[in-house]
Amino acid sequence: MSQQVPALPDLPEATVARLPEYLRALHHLAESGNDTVSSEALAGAAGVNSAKLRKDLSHLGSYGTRGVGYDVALLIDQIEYVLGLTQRRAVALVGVGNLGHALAGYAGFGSRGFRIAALFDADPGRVGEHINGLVVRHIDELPEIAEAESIAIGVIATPATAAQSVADRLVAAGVTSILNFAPCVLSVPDGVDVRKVDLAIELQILSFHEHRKASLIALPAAGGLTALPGGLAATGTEEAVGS
Amino acid sequence: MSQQVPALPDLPEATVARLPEYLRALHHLAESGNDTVSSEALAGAAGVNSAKLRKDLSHLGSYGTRGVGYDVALLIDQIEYVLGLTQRRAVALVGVGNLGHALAGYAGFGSRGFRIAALFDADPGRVGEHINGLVVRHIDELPEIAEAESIAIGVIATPATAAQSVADRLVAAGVTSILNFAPCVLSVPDGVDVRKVDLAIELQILSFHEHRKASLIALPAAGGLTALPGGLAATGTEEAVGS
DNA sequence: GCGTGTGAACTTCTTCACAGCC
DNA sequence: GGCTGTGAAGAAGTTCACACGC
Repeated sequence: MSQQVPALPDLPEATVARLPEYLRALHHLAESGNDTVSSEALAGAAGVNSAKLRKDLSHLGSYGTRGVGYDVALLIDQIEYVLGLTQRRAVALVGVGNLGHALAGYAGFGSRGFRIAALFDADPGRVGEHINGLVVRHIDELPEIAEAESIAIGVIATPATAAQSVADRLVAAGVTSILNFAPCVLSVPDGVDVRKVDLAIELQILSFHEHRKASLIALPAAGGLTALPGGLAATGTEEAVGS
Repeated sequence: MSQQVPALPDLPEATVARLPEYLRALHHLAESGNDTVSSEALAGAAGVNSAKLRKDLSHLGSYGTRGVGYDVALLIDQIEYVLGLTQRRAVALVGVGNLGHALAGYAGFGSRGFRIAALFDADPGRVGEHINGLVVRHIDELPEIAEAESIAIGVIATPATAAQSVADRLVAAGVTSILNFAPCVLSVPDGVDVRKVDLAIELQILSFHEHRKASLIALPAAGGLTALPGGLAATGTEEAVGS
């Protein structure tokens, strides 16, 4: 038998990743007093092109009005619904070092659909500390608190060496989504989602582009491919940037 | 100018984004005393599948040895070269609030190819503060210091309201790559690269998947779609409806 | 034998361009 | 006239599967 209508349209991942950006832009528009917005304008505010935006929204089945645009308030409701932001989700933050402290104090979580429900650390010296109105608890208390607070999302802000073990404990405590700030790969069971944020990786990607820009500027003549380590030289197929 | 920089292979963006992950895994392997590694093993350590890894590395023109694998040390050199990590790049960090403090203290920058060369803030109350051996300077001093330190990469950790103006000033000071932690879209001239990290967006993407998982488990009978905000119910692609 | 390197098939994402509706 | 919604074309990325060199 064919399945009943799914409660959620199953959106392309690329679309899901952009919806939060649209949402932010829409809130901004709403605060500025706009009732409707065209795909062109919203796309501009979200930093994408308008065809992409329209296609993304069409996946929600969202109804704009031809000749007019989208109803801002309605679109906000729809996107918040799809993203599951109609409830304020409880988040556990593990690791209150440098970065963890900053995250615990980050107002953006609170204003955008989340509530940091508990802070954990393994270091007894940190347990008991108050941050932003919350007490840091020992990681051993995770199971009971996760249960009590219905925590389904965990944020890992520990050193890389501890991250896998923390992930295991989060999963054991019923967490099914993890945001990982530790620079390492986590392995988790099927059904658990992991997203990763690695600051050094972001910089390294930028570094590549810096390197690339520098090499394009410095090199119009395709002669001198000598100085590089093994084998790279053969690959350059640039038709150069004219100048 | 006279530095003879060879043309870089122009890698697919998706490949560029994974190279740092491979690099981290390789360093880890090297520390554990491995001289060579197979695509299977390295892929596992980096959390990707081996075909993808081999294709990525093939874009570098990198030579593994058939029947053996890749030389760990050589591969590290090649990736670091391509990413432009053979020099330690100077980075300017603007905004030393909550998050900025944490970033300024983050050891991962130092150990992975970067040097925080200067800290800036617009708040006179913060100027002069010492963080991790650096003095916070007023943002007005950016041009001279960027010049003196050859800063080409800027990190924005200010509130969203200040981010665009900071970006403009960074660009004016010669910065050509920006890592933006502020939740807003930046507009910059062509030739300047921007990458964005938005913590709330990451959580919202996870929230979508939570919502989706929940809806699949408690899969409602087709009637139960009445409660959602305007119009979503009607959108399920018609053919899938088995009613 | 083993494991890399790679064409070819396939999937996903983006962009185009225009029909359809206000 | 203006703007959305969408098929169709195109580009980018992933996976397959196997030839080739060690």
